[in-house]
Amino acid sequence: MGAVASHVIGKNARKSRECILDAAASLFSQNGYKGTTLRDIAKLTNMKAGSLYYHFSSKEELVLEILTIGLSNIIDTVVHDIDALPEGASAKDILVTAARGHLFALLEKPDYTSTSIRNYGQLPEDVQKRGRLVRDKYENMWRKWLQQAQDDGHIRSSVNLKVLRLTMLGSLNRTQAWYKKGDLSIDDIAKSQIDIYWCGIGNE
Amino acid sequence: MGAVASHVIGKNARKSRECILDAAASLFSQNGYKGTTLRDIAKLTNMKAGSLYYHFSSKEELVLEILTIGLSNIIDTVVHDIDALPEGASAKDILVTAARGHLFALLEKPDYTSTSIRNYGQLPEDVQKRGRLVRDKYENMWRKWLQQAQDDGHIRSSVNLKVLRLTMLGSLNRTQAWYKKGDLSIDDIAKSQIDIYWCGIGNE
DNA sequence: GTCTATAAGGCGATAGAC
DNA sequence: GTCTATCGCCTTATAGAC
Repeated sequence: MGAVASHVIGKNARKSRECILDAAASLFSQNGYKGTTLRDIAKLTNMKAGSLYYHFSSKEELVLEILTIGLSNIIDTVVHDIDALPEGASAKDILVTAARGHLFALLEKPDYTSTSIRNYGQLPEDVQKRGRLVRDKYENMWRKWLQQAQDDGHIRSSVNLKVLRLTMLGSLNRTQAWYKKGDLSIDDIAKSQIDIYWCGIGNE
Repeated sequence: MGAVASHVIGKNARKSRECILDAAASLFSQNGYKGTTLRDIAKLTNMKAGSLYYHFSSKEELVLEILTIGLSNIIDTVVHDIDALPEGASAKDILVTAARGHLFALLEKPDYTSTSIRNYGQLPEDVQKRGRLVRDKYENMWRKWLQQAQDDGHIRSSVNLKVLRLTMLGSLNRTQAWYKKGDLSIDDIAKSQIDIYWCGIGNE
């Protein structure tokens, strides 16, 4: 009986794990997956490269976890914001909320998300594959919201929803490439982008 | 007198050079700068790695040339299209022409341009620096066109031109990530995107 | 949990034969 | 012009001391 779990993850382990993830996410987003070595990550964590293997079984597993966190972070934020809308929220409200939520999640914790956006091509094949499943789920949510908004008459019927979805998500995601703290606020950017998409830039 | 240039670049050399550039651009755009080895490039060119050094002095020089070709290609296309506009073309005509030209150049020779868009972060520092000079020149052209269009009353005065420029170029450039030949035509995508930006998606 | 030491292999680049 | 061969370095990952 006296048997007790021989290896419970200690508190230090959990802390180190998070520290490694943060450091890795930052470096991956800056220098790419292949451009970041385990030694770089270890150095930023004040560890030695070999020690990382106590927490992660490979570089691949490490980047996969970062990828998953980044995508989940966006999805959770957006879904939470939409759930918080009052009962009778219109399809337009949902869309605007989704765009704002996406942008906030993207720009407030940029390291995790930009790892997935910028490095897709150079990630190992099966990391790409597993990431794609989560991303598809998220894109389907947008498909639904846009369709609903068009069905409800909030979006002009002549707008091609596929191009719209890819164009909107494209420019939202690209914001990360030019956003600088202290310049335009996230809120201002969100407002301007939504205004551009909703009203157009034309004057006639 | 009888002296003749002892080393003129032969026709085979020029052909090999182009072949190497094409192969490298394709691989860089797919697997990133660091994710592509000289051995990969050589294999796709039916050469051996060492032979590349007859044509390029380093991997860095090779990617810099691809970067320059890609950016010049976009700029040349856009400038040429705008020059071809009739005398009295409006600021709006210029803008629409620029967007179309950008998209065509981007999607018709994607390997060279996506090398510069996708791999910026992992490129060697001074390659980034030299590329930035060309890119800034191009962004300034857009700044001018947008300002002119707003001054002429073609763009609503409340539109933030900085956000607009970065958002538009962002979604145009991102198109490369989802464009597939045989699906939507470049022309359809251009039309839809311009319509979305110009008229907005809203219905009221 | 983290260290040191090191294995096994891939990388960019060079030298010299052909 | 392209080849073969190889140098020196850096990479991921492992083994065993502490």
